[in-house]
Amino acid sequence: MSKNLTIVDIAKSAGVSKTTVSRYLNGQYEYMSEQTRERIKKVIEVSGYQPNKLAQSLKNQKSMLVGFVVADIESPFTSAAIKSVGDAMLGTGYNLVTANSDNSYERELENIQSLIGQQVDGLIVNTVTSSNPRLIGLANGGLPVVLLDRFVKDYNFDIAYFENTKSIHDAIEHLHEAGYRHLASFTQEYEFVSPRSLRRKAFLEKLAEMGVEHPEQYAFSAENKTEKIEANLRRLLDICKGEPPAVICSNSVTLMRTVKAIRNLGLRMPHEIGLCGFDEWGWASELDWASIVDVGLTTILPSVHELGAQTVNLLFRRIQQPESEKKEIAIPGKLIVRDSTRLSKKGAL
Amino acid sequence: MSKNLTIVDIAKSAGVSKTTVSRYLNGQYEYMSEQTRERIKKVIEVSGYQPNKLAQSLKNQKSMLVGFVVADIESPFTSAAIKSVGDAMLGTGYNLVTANSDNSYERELENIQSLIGQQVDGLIVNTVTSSNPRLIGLANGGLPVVLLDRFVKDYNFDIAYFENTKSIHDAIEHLHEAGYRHLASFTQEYEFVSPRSLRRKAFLEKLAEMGVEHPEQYAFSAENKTEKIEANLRRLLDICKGEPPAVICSNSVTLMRTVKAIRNLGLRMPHEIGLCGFDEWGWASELDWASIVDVGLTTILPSVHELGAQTVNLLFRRIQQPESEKKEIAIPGKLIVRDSTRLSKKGAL
DNA sequence: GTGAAAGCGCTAACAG
DNA sequence: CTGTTAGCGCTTTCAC
Repeated sequence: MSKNLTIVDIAKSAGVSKTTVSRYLNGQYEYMSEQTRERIKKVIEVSGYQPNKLAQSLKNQKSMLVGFVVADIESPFTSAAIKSVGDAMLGTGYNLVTANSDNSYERELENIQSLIGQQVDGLIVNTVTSSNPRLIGLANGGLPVVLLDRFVKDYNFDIAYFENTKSIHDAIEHLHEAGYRHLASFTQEYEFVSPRSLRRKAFLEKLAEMGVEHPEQYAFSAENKTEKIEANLRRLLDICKGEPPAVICSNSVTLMRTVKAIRNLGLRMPHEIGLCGFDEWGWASELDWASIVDVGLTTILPSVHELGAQTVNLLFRRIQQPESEKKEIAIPGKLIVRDSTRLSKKGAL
Repeated sequence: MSKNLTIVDIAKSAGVSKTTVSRYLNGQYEYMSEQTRERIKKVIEVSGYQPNKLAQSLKNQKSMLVGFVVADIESPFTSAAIKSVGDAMLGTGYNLVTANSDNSYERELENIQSLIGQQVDGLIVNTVTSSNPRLIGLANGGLPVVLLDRFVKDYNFDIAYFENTKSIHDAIEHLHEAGYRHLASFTQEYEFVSPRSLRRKAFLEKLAEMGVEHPEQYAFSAENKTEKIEANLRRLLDICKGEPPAVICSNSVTLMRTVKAIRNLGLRMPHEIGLCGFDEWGWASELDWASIVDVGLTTILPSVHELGAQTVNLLFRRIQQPESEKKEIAIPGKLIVRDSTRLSKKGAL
C-alpha cells in the first residue's frame, strides 16, 4: 500500500525546496529556472502526485467547495438541478458537495451544519421550509447563500426561481388564440407559497382580467385519483355546453392522470378537449413519455439548465462582491405547442 | 461579517487550553472536571462554534469522506442510487461527495483525481467504462474502491450489482406457467457486458434449456422507433400462428414503446399478447407511469435501495479490513405480476 | 532564482 | 485533571 506522496517527497526527488514545488503547483513559473521547472514537472508526472486539497484549503482559508442542499434527491427536478449547477461550475475550480435533506427540516439543518464544518465557500439551498432562521443567520454572518426555486420569509436572499405567473398567462393566451372559449385549471393539493398555488392563482387572475365570470368554477382541484379527474372533466363539459374546453394541468403527474381520464371518457384531443400542462420534470419531452399518448402534448417546459446557470451566477457574484445588492432572477417557462391544443391553425402558431 | 471561530477562541472564552477543548470535542470527558466540561459546553453553544473539518482531517489523516462517482446524474437509477447510498451512510460519521461523469470517461478520470485530492477515504464508482486502469491502480495502492452495478476487466473489485440472469429466468418461468407458449425478448441496442446483453443472453440460454428450437428468432432488437417494434410484433404473431405470445422487454424505455406498439396494433393484453419487462427506474411502479396504460404491467423491479446498502457494506468492510477477500454481491430483481401477463389463473400466482 | 521558517486549526504524545 | 508542544501538508513572507 503506497503511502500518499506529499510536497516534501516531490521536493526531495526534484532536489529543490518545497517552496519551489509549491510555486510550481501554483503556476508561479517566474520564480524558477526553466530546468527546475522541467525537473519538477517530470517528477510530478511519473509519481502521479496529487496536492492535498485539505492542506491547501486550510492554509488558504478557501475550500473551493460549494455546498448544495437539496430538498429531495429523488425528484427528477433535483437530478436536473444538480446536473445544471454542476455543469455551470465546471472549469471554475470550485467543487460541488451535494447533501440530501430527504424533505426533512431536521436533516436540512444537519446538512447545513455539516457543510459549514467542511468550510464551504458558499451555499446553494433548495430548502424544505419557508422559514429557516439558521440560513438567515449564516447569510447575515457573511456566508454567500443563494436559494434555488424557493423563498423564505423575513430575509432578502439571492434567489433564482421558476417564473410561474407569466407561463400560465402565456398558456392561457395560446389556448384562447387557438379558439378555446372555456379554460380550466387542474391543480393537485397545494400548500401556500408553493409553485402550484402560484400557478393556480395566476390562472384565476388572468381569467378575471379577461372578464370571465366566476373564474373559481374553472379551477379544479385534481386529487390523486383518476376517477376524481374524470368527474371534474364531466363537470367541465357540462359547463361548456358543447363547446370544447381546454385544461391546464399544474404539474406532470396531474397531466398524466388527466390524459388517462380523457381517454377513459372517450374524448378526442384537440377537438373535443384541449390539454396542456407543466412538464416540470421533462417527462413529456425528454423521457419520451408523451410517445405513448395518442397526440403530442402541449407543455410548459421550465429550463432547469437555465435555472442552474443563473443560480451559480448569483453565487459567484455574491462571493466576489459580498456587498452587492441581493437579486432575484425569474426563469421563464417555455411553451411548447403540440397537437393536443391545436384546435385551429391560428393556435398552432 | 463574523470571522469564523476557532478552537483557540473557544479555549480563551472558557478559560482553558485548546487541548481541553479538543478533548471535549472528541468526547474524552474523563480528562476534565464536571465544571470545565459545562463551561466549554456553554461557550460552544452560545457561540455556535463548529470545528473545522479540514483541520481535523488533515491532522487525523482521515477525511471521513466517501467519493461517489456516477456515470450519469440524470438517470433515475442514479438518483435512487445516490439516495440509497446516502441513507446507508447516515449516522456512520462519513459524508458523501458525489461527482457526475456525464457519461464521459475523461470526466470520470477528472472526478476520481479530484476526489483523491480531497483525500476521500473510499470510492464508490459507477464507472462509464469496462476498462479503467486508473481505478485498478488506486485499488492496488490500497484505496478502498467498490464498483456499483459495473464490471471492469482485468481486476478483482468489490462489486454490488443487479442480478440479471435469474430475474430473466424467473420471468420466463412465470410466463410459461401463465400459459404462454411463445416467449420473445425485446432488447435495445446493447454493448458487450452491459446489463442489456446479459438479459438477452439469459433469455436465449433459458429458452435453449427449455428445448426451444432456434431461440434467436425470438430475440428481437428493439430500436428507438415504435414502427420498428410494431414490425417485430407482427413478425412474432406470425410465428405464433394464433397462439398468444409474451414479450419480455429489457428496460423501461423499451417496455414503454412496446405498450404503444401493442395499442397501435389493436392487440389486447393479456389474452392476445402478454407483456412484461425490467422497470429499472421504478417508473411503472413508483412514478405511477403504468396508470395510463390500460392494464397493470408485470415488471421486474430491481431494489436500488438494497443495492446502495450492500455497496456501502462492502466499502466499510474494505475500509475496516483492507486485506479481506474481494466480494461480489448480486441483488436480485423482484418479479411483480400484474394483469398484463395473467393469461390463466395459474400464472396469476 | 531559491529556501528557511512561520502558521492555517486541529490532535495527541508527553509532562506535570 | 490540565497544559505545552510538535506537526498534519501546504502557502507565503522574508532573506539571501
